[in-house]
Amino acid sequence: MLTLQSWPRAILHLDGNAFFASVMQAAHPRLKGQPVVVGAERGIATAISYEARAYGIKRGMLTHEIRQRCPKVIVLAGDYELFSLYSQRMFTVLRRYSPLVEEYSVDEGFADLTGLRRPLHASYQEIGAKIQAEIKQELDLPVSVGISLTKSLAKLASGFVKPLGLTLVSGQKIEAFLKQIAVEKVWGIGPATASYLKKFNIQTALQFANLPPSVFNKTASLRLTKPHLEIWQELRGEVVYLLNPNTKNQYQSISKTRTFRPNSQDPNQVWAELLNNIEQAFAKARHYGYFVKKALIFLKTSSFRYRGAEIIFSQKEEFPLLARTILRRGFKTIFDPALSYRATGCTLLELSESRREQINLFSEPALIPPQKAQALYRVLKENRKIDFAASLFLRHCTPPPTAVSPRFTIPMLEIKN
DNA sequence: TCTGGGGTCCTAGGACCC
DNA sequence: TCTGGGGTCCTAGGACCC
Repeated sequence: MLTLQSWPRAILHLDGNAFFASVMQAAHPRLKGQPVVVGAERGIATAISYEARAYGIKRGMLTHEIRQRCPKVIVLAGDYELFSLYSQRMFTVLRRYSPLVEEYSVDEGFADLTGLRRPLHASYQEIGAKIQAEIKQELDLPVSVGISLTKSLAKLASGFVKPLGLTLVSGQKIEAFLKQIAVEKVWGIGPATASYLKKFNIQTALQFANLPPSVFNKTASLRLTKPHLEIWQELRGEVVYLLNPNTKNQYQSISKTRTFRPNSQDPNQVWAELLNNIEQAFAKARHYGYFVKKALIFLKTSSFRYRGAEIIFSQKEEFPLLARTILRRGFKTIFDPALSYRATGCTLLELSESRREQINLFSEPALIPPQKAQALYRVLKENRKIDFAASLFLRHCTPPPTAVSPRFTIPMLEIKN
């Protein structure tokens, strides 16, 4: 009789070490061995080469501060097309070894190696080493590799030795391994949960994994939720997170925010900033073929407080131009002239690939016929001055006074810092 | 941790209904 | 100013990730 047996999985996690900085060094040999920081385009460090880390440079540090610490540092703007190209090549190497690969982000991914030792004539450790060596030889990129029974364990393993680490955590070694890991290093446990767990004297990943199942009951004294339970299972070697082989091209939301300096109290300037973000967010939505039903606009004050409004369009929108009146009204309800602002933002929600929906008898008459708006945006796009030109245009575009208001809800979040 | 930008998912609790 | 029980849906806000 045939019996189904569940084999322990062998999941590999691959992590590009200091990925953006390493790619720049690989693509530009003169940068080899130099302290390199990527992030000039935003004025903050987004990736730091190991040479630069030696000077104590950390993520998020401002570039002028970095230059003070290390005058010979080379600060570069990110070349995102290049990063994407190297990322693809890195995953190409991974796919030589496994048909089941997840591209988790540009610089890290998972591969399921279960059952591949025999066809590949190698141990899991050897497969990991080969992948690492090929990426080093062919792309000149350092990567760390972790192999274990679940995604969570593999990710912890790849982070254990950096750069160029290779760590295999077998079932028997899980305890000894987790004993060395601080609980906040676990994937999915952030600062809030870590400090909460510390109140109960849970410091290490092992202590967390050794909690009895009863702590996940609703009535337990610890308040832990579903994500915590899943992490707990994963750390104990029980697969919860499956590999997702689909390359991502769908979004739940699209957002665009920007911080400007100095802060501003000028409603026109803040509105122009917000409108710019709205235009860019919609441009991205159009690029992916989405129509937008809901938008969240928000302002961030100089004291890091948020105030936002949710705007539900009477019909799915493709062009913010058509909803300008209501967006403007939303802005007016959240803008307080007594405050000064440091950033604005816009998040588009309820995205769909089709415009079809129920006809609303009371929907707002279109300000501009969609065909005309399309033509306008096409021209603006060709001129590559979409933001500026659209703002100019909008400023002179007056809505009809009889327009029926779509549903509009105000104020919503007052997020504490 | 004196704080940039783009995302995802989960939950508590209110609204509403029977 | 008194009062059940339970279900579903939605939203604000928290937490986390790269």
